[in-house]
Amino acid sequence: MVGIKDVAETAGLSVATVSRVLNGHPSVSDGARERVLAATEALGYRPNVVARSLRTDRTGTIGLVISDVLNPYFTELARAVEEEARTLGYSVIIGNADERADLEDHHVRGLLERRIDGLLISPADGRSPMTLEAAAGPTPVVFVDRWIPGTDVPVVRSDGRGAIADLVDHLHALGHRGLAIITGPTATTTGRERVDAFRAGLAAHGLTLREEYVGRGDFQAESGRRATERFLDLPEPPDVVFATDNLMALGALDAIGARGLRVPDDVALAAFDDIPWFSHTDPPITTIAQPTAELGRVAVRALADLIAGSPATSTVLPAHLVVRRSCGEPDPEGATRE
Amino acid sequence: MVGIKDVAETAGLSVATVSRVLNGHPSVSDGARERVLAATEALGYRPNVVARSLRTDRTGTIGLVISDVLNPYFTELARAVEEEARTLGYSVIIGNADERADLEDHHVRGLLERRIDGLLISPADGRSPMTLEAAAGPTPVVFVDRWIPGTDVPVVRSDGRGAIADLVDHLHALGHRGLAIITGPTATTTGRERVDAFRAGLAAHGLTLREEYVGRGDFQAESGRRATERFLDLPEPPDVVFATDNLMALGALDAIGARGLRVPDDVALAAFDDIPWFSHTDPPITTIAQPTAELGRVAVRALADLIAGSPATSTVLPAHLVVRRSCGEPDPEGATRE
DNA sequence: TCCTATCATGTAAACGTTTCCATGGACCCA
DNA sequence: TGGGTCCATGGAAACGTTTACATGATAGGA
Repeated sequence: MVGIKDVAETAGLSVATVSRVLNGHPSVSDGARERVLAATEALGYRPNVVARSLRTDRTGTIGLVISDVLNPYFTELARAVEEEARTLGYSVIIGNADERADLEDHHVRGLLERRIDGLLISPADGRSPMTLEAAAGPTPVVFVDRWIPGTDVPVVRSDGRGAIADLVDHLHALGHRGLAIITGPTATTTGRERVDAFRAGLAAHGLTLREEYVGRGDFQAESGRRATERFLDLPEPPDVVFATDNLMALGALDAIGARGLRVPDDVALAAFDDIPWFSHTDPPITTIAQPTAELGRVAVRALADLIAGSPATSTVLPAHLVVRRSCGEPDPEGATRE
Repeated sequence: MVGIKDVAETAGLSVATVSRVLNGHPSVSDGARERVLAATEALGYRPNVVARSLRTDRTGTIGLVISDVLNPYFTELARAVEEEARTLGYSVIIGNADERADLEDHHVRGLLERRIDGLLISPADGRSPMTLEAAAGPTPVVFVDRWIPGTDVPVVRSDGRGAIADLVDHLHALGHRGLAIITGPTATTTGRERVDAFRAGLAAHGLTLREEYVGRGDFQAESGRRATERFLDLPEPPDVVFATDNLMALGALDAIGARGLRVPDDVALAAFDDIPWFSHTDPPITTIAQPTAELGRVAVRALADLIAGSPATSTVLPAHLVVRRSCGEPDPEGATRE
C-alpha cells in the first residue's frame, strides 16, 4: 500500500509537509501543495485512517447499538442517526443487539475497543455490564429511546404517556371496555412506561387493567402472536388489544387472522410506533407515532456536544395518536385523522 | 487510557509476554498468564484495536454498502450479513447509499480508508468511480444482489427470471392481458433483469409490453406512486401492475387507494421481494420471494474465502413465486400458496 | 556429565500517521 | 545594515500494538 512516505518521495518533500497539505495546514507553499496533490493523484494514495486514529486518538466514528435492526422503528432511527452524523463529519457503526443482553455486551465492548469517539445506545435493560461500564467510563455516551435509570447519561427519547392517555380516551369513547395490552420486556424503560400509562389511562375512566389482559411480550412479532392467542382463548376475550410496538402488532394481526376473526369487528387493535405499512394493513391501524427521525438527529447532536466537551442536555419529545380504522369508526372529534 | 505497557508493569512482565497472553500464544507459562490476566482485570484494560490493526494490517471488519437501509429487503440482508460475519469473527460496518452514486462513493471510499478486510457491495449502477476502483483494487470485494458487468468480482445474487415467468403465467391464467411494470433504475442489473424477464414472459404468451405500460421507478415508494398514477390516467389503464420491488409496491398501493380503487377488482398488483407485511396488506400481495438471508450468508462466506486467499465462487440462488390474493383468485394448480 | 533442543521471556523494530521543535530564508522596520 | 518576525520546511518522536530475534534456563539424550 502506498503511504505518505511514498508521496513525500515522489513529491520531493518531507512527510511532514505532505501531512500538512493533506490536513489543510495553512503554512505550506502553493508549489508544495501542488506537487503533493499531483503525487497523491499519481500514486493513488489513500490515507490510512487506522494510523491517523492511533496518532490523533480520534476515529471520527460513533457507535450505535440498537435492539433490533429488523424493527422498522429502529431502522428509521438508524438512518436518521447516520444522516445527521455524516453532516457532522462522523461515520456510524451499527450494532444490532437483537434484544439480547449478551449481544448488547458484545457490541458495546467491540465499539469501545475500536475507540469510537462516542456511543449511542438504546439499552435493552440495565443488565448489560458493558453498557453500565460504558455509561460510567470516559467515552461519551447518550441513551436514545430507552435509558437506564440511575445513570447520569443524557437521554433522548419520546414520551408516550400523553398519547397513550389519548388512545385510552379514544377507545373508551368507542365503547370499548375490555382493554388488553401486550407489553415489552418490563426491564426496558419504554416497556414499563407504556404499560403504566395504559393502566393510568384506564384508571382515569374508572377501569382497572385485568391481570389476564396483560400479555408479556418482548417487542418481537412472535411474542405478539402468542400473547394474542392467549387473549383469544380466554373465556371472556378483550375488546381491544394494544400492542406496545409495531412488530408485536404484526404478530397480533397474524393471530387474529389465523382464527378468521375480523379487525375491528371481532377485536380491535392499536399499536405503538407508526410505520408506513400500518396505513396499508387490513384495516389500517390506529397507532401512536413517535418523531423517530428527529429523535435520532437530536441524539447525534447531543453526542457531538459531549464529544466536543460541552455538557449535553437530555431531550424528551412528545408522541401523538394517529387514529385509523382498527378500533372502530373514529370518534367525530378526535386526534389526528388519516 | 491504560495500555499493554501498564499491564506489563503491574504484572511485572514485559509487554511482549502480555501481548502473547492476550493473543493466546502457546509459549507462555501458567504463572505469567495468571498474573497478566489479574493485571488486565485490575486495571480494566481494554485492547486498542486501532493500534493492533495498524500493526497487523487486519481490522477484523468488513464493509457492507447497500442501496437503502429503509428497504426491508436490504435490512434483512444486512442482518444476515452481520450474523454470519460475527460467527466468522468479523464486525460489519454498514454504509447506506440511498440509491445515490455520490453516497455510494462516499461510503466505499470511507471504508477503504478504514482499511476494512473486505467489502460487500450492492452497486447502484456502474457509475460510481470508487466502486469500480475498489473492484479493481487489492481489497477483496464481493457483489451481492446487484453487480457490475465487466468486472471480475464474485457475485452472490438471486435469479428472478424463472419466478417472473411463473408470475406472468399466473397472471395470464387469471385472464389478465394488460400487464404493466414499474421498473427500477435500468442501470442496475436487477432493474434490467426484471423488466427483461417480464417482457420475455409476455412474449411467451404472444403478448408485447406496451411502451406506456412501462413505468420508470427508482426502487423507492414515491416513484411507485407516481408511476401508478400515470398508469391509472391512461385512457386504457392496465389490468395488472407489477412493481419490481417492495417499496414501489407500497407506493402503488397508496396511489390505488387514493383513487378509491380496489385491488384486485379494479387493478391487480404484484411485487418483487417478499416481506412479512405483504401478508397483511389489503389484500395480501402476490410476490416473488428471494432467499434474502441465505444470500447474505453466502456472500459473507465468499468474502471470507477471498480474504483468506482462496478464490471465491459466484452463486446464484433461485427466487420463487408466492401467490396471494392481489391478482385475483389463485389458479387451482399454481405455485406456492399462502 | 556435556551438548542440544525446547521453552519462557525480554528487547527493540515496525506499522503510517501527526506534530513538536529546530532551522534557514525572506521580509520588514528602524 | 542589522535585528527581529514570520513562514515554509524537515527531522524525529510518539501513538499502542505485534513479532522477529536474542537470551538464558531447563530438560533430555548420549
